[in-house]
Amino acid sequence: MTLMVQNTLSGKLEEFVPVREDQVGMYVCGINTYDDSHMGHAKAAVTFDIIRRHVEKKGYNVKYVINFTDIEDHCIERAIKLDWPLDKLTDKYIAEYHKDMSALGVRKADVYPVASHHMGDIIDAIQKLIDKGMAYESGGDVYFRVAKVKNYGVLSKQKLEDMQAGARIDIDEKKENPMDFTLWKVKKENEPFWSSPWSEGRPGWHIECSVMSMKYLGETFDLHGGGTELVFPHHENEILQSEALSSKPFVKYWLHGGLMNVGSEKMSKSLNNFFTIKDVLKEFDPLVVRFFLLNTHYKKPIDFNDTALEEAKRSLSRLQNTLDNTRNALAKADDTITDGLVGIAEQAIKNFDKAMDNDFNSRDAIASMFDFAKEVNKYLESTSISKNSIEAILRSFDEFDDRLTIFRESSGGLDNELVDDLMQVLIDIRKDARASKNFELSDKIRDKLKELGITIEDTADGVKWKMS
RNA sequence: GCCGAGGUAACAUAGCGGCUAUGUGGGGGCCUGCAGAGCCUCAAACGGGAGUUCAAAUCUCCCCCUCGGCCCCA
Repeated sequence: MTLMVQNTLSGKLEEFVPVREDQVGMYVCGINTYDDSHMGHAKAAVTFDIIRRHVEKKGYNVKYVINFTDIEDHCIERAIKLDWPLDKLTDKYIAEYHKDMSALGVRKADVYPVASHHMGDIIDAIQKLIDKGMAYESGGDVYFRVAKVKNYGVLSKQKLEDMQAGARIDIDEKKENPMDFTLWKVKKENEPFWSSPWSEGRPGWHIECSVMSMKYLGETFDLHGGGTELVFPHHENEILQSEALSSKPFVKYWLHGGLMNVGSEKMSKSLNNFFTIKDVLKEFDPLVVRFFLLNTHYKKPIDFNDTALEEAKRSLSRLQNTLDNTRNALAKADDTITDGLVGIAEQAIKNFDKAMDNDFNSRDAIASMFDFAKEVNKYLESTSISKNSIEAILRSFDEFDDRLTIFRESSGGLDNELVDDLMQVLIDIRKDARASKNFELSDKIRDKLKELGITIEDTADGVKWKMS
């Protein structure tokens, strides 16, 4: 099965063929480190996490890089406002980012380069662009000379002339062309700064990504991701700078994820309509949040609201129930029987992979899991259960979980012996009550426990309980 | 204005030439003392209009609407 990816650069679904055999390079634009991450950041992190996992599953050795931008306007403003040194602020929010993503079950990247730690590389790159005639110094600023490139608009499919016509571009005396973008800018008063051959100042927004991605992944690498709002100008400019520096193609496949909306507006700091990951995780299980994010193809926007999360919770519990019921069936499974579920379980993994091969269609992969769950549920109602089959089903669920991380380990309680023993006492009392048809008492026990978040279920295999 | 992504049953999402999809919700049935879980089953769809085709939700054209980008932003 071949992996197909929707490449923003070509606008087409293309077969994924890595640049190099030994390694796939993947770079995703991370956050500005001045505040807690919100659900939009969570969407990006989770989607590229599962993309990375699937590429690895295809047998590639992935080197995954996510950057931190710690020198842009928001960071500086916030640091000045709090009267903190810049690195105190950015260290704090880098740590918070890692906490949030870890809570969300996002696997770590291999490298997290920080812009301010690469100032020497950035300055060298700018100097090289000036030497090549691709950039010029003007009043302490340095600008990229857009007129020198032929492929302006390769990514965003825009023409230079059209851009200038409708855009709100300040006429800047310092620029040769209004579309020229900043590589280095002179400091303003009170701002943190770095010394450079041109002035005391700091880099423009785009150059850090070019420098850091090429430093860790080489001048040409495979996958570059981010949200759609970054296509222009950020990613467009990254391409221009990088290719001007290396004279080689920069990135083979560009992947852009849809945004998180609230109502019909995108979630963003500037619109002040964001929900932080921390706040959402107070209300919802991280596994539910992941399921919610993955239940839509990553290119599409997702509307954030409680109703949708609640529905995700109910949907996911259907799969979780099947998994729990399968685990419970292991005890009564017969190891002398062999039957057909092994093949169905193996096919389920293939169906899952097939969906993921189609531009990482996690939504379709999830649908395939529901199909599988239905087969399993039917099987679990049959009179004789094969141990082979149960183990095969559990292997399939393990595989799904490796790829998506959406299942709970076990349905049980707190891993606390005292609680287990107390529950057993209650269950025994209730059992006696039911035996003597004292349903009033048995239902009271069940209802009261329910209020405490403990669910009692009478099943054919005995009484089961779980924390909800 | 210019570029990009969309409009699928009550809702949320897949599909993107022939097989009517997945979940939530709703109706009916089975199982159960009742719940829960599960099974069976029913209702319900492709923004509008032309065209291509034996066949279109899927292709082409036109129109309408939504969101995103063109200052910062995953």
